[in-house]
This record gives sequence, C-alpha cells and structure tokens, in this order.
Amino acid sequence: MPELPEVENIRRSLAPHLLDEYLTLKQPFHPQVWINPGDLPCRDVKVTAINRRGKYLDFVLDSNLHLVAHLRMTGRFTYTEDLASPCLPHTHVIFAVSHSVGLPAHAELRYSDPRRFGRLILLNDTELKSYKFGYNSLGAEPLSPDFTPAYLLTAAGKHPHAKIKSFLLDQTVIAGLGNIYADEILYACRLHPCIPVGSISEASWEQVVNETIRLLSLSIANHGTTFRDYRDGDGKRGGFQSLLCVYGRAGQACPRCNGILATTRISGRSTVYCPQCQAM
DNA sequence: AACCGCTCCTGATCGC
DNA sequence: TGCGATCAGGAGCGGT
Repeated sequence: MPELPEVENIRRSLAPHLLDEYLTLKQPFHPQVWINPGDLPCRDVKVTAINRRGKYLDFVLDSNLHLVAHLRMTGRFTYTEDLASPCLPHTHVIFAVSHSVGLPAHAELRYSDPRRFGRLILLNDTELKSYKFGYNSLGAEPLSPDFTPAYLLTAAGKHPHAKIKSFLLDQTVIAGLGNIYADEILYACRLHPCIPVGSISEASWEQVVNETIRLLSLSIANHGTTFRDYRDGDGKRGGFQSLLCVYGRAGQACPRCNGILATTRISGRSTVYCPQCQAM
C-alpha cells in the first residue's frame, strides 16, 4: 500500500528512465482505471518532469498535459526495456516509451492493479487546477517548510473532537500519510490514537512534526515499506518493514516496554498501539 | 458542519 | 483438501 515514502521511491525509480522520453498510450487500457475527462490525446508526448504531491504522482508532459496517478492499495508502475516480457496480471494501462516522435518503442511503462482502486487521470494545465478530486484539496506536505507545529495546532482547532489517528490520515490536513505511518508516528510520540486533537499541546505537536519527518525520511532512505504488494518502478522491494514497531504486530510484544500491543478500529482502519506506552 | 460508514475490488489467510 | 467467510484499506460520497 504505497504511502508517501513508497510513492517518492516510485518517482525516483521512474524519473531516470522517463525524463525527456516520449509516451504513447497503448491499447488496451481499462476504462475504470484510466480517466480522461477532456478527451485529450496521449500520443508521443514528452515527459518533462515527474513530481509527487502527497500520494499522487504527477507526470508533467509537454502540450500542457499532466498524467496524475494515485495507486491506492495495489497499483504498481513497472518500467521494462524487455518488450517481450509478460505483463503482470491485472495490467490495465500500457505506455510505449520512445526516444523521439516516430521512433519505435525501446521500453514500456505498465500500470497493473489487482483491486483496481487506483486511478490515472490525464488533464491539461487548466483542468488540473479545477478538476474536483483529492489532489486539489491536499494539506501540508510533511517534508516541506509548511509542516510546522503551529500549522497542526491551527488545523486541530478546526476539528477539535477528531481523534488524532483520523486527523493524521486526513489528506486535507497532511498530504501523504496512510495507515502504516500514522500508527508508527503515534507510537514514536507515545500518543494514544483516540486522543481528541483539541486537547493536544503545541509541544506535543512539535514532537509529531519531528517524528513524522524522521520516520518518513528514514523510510524513504530504506526504499519504503513492502508489507504486501509494494514494489518500485524497477520491481524492487522496500526495506522499512523490518523497522516497523507497531503496524502489523498486534498481539506481539511492544519493542519499548515489552507489553502486549493492542488493536482497535478507528474510522474503519485497523490501528495498533501500545496501551502502556500510549496511555490516554 | 462534522463525522460515520458504506462502496469499490481481489488475494491471502483462517476456521471448520 | 476444499470451500466459504473474513480481512486488508484510500478516497469519494451519501446519510445523519
């Protein structure tokens, strides 16, 4: 399940292969996964940049186009120069990659997604700003200067009764956290996942900021977390899963106090925490 | 207005 | 061994 560190690693693995190369959308593609609101062409368009915002990837193309991708749970980009290699099961979109307009493809960029929760959307500059989807209501980027204790304190004031776990997962507050990192951040900060954010002090928010930056940076450096499906654009697994303290470890011993890690459900997500270290 | 919970979807895992 | 039930969850949306 790609969250910010995994999406960042996908971006970094694809960029050297795709920058200044040309993409052509090949049939077949899956209409549920591929959304093309403006009926725009996608043929021999040059990739000028690959950016990340939260969990979204933005392939910036010439002709004022953006291919915006969200991988949700099981979406995966695979870059391959072996055109004869078999596609992964559930491959829904394929792009031919060539060095120039009219040249034959030397590679393919493939999108596979067993659960089909992910979406690829092709938008022009104007549409990108007005299209109604999560990309346009994202909150602070956690590895940017906007992400400060004061920002979180102000945001918490707008939803004081929200549980901190739900708050961390709210993409309009912080862009890019998912279930794994939310649990790890709360554990690192010794905060119970059900604490209402209105009762959290600025000093605690400072700790949340510091631990979020520390954990995300560490995970990016370790090529992300491969819990089930995640791979980068070259098919490589992450290494951060061996550094997880609580996610996926319900019933096991707490690495800090040796108590038993508990599990609960908060806004539909399984949540693991240490009842001793993270008291209310 | 601020939440809650349902929906999408398949593969892995579990209990009988 | 086989088969049905359960669980995993990001974002969007309808309901309260």
